[in-house]
Amino acid sequence: MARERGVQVVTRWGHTLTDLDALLKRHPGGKPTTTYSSFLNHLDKQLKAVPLAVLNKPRQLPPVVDADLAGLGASAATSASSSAAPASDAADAFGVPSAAALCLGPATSGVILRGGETEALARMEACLSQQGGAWVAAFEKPSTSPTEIDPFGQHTRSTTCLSPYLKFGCLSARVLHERVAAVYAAHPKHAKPPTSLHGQVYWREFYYACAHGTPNYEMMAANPICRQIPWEDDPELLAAWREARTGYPWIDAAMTQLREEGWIHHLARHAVACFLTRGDLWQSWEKGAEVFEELLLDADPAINRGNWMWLSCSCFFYQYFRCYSPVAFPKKYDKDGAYVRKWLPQLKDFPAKYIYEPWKAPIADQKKANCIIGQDYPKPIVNHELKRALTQQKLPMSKKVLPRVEP
DNA sequence: GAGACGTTGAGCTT
DNA sequence: AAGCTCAACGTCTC
Ligand SMILES: Cc1cc2nc3c(=O)[nH]c(=O)nc-3n(C[C@H](O)[C@H](O)[C@H](O)COP(=O)(O)OP(=O)(O)OC[C@H]3O[C@@H](n4cnc5c(N)ncnc54)[C@H](O)[C@@H]3O)c2cc1C
Repeated sequence: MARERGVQVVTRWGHTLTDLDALLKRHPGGKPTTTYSSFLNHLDKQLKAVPLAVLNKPRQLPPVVDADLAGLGASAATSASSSAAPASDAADAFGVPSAAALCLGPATSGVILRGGETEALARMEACLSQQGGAWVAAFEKPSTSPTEIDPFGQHTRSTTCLSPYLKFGCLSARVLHERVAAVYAAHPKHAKPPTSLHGQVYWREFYYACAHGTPNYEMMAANPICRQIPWEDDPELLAAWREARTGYPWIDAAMTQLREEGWIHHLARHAVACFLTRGDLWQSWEKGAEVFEELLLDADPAINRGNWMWLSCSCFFYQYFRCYSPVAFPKKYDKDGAYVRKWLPQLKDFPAKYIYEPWKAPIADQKKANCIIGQDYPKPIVNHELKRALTQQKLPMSKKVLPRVEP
């Protein structure tokens, strides 16, 4: 349309660090790689062609929204010049449709994050200045904790929690990259990819580049990089996982935080994704990705689908014996189960000894904690210990047998 | 074709 | 705390 009308169109790559077409041209055969270290070699070269980010000043005028284009009809038409236009039920004074006009119900979560670039920059700067830059310089992703009680609060945090801002373009990946580089310059002994904070931004770029150059990246079938796995299809198991009633408090607490806050820590995503797919329930990673896309504030198909393939050993990562235990893993971070107590208040008075496997608590303890397993909180829908016993048998797959267990 | 290596496991031995 | 083993791994380098 612009061309027909003689309007010049200027296109810039801004959502990623690099121009993904140019980045892929640096890959052998123009094909994306599925290994991070080779990716970094190509990225290093392309980064040299990336100009410094321009941080635009805030606009003087509110943007003009064409009500016809937005499908709202003439009555909702407003513009910057008609500043006296009253807000209608369907849209505010800037023409932004109301939640009701978009057929959305009232807010269901008490957690409200302020959006926008101003807020994003303030949050980024808060991270950068933490411990005078030492926090950013020392950032090692695998050793951050997934059980923070108030991850978006103003105090010190486990990870940056900037993902919703990056997803919506409130925060430029290039701005973040440059600001972190400035901190590194002042701290010569800073961490390095893949575990550093720069490394995290490069993981984002990695999945974007891979998605950009891979047909059917978002699914298993007809996806050339995705291992074809005969997942089972059990709607009951999927629903129990989605609705936080697996009977494993760590899994259910994370799924509850996901629904309430729209965000969980990276390692909590690992835990619930592993549990749904290769670890325990053997359900398709695509089903899990759909749930994440509904519930995550930072939901991003390139990153989300890529990480689901990773966790399910469908691409990028294949060490199947690195498997998360829904009981042992959270104990490393939260011995007393404060995170579980916050998100699953039914269990708040449960003894710490049984907080991650409450079905093992004697009935007297259950009564004392006011929480009967099977009644106030579900029994486990799957036996993780049994599955582990199976993988640990030192036998060829064909000779393995399920050990007998008590009902 | 062998060997190193892979952001983030568990459970055991030393 | 650090090192070892998983007996269903895949990719890259030499
Ligand atoms: C199954 C699964 C699904 C995921 N789905 C999403 C998603 O939909 N959207 C999303 O943004 N992230 C997703 N992630 C990646 C990661 O968990 C989040 O980006 C991270 O937890 C966001 O928190 P943060 O901003 O504090 O991260 P930080 O550790 O502070 O990292 C800074 C930024 O780097 C990027 N980043 C960090 N980790 C990754 C990663 N593993 N892959 C790609 N980019 C990364 C993000 O943009 C993040 O905001 C997923 C991970 C898993 C295991």
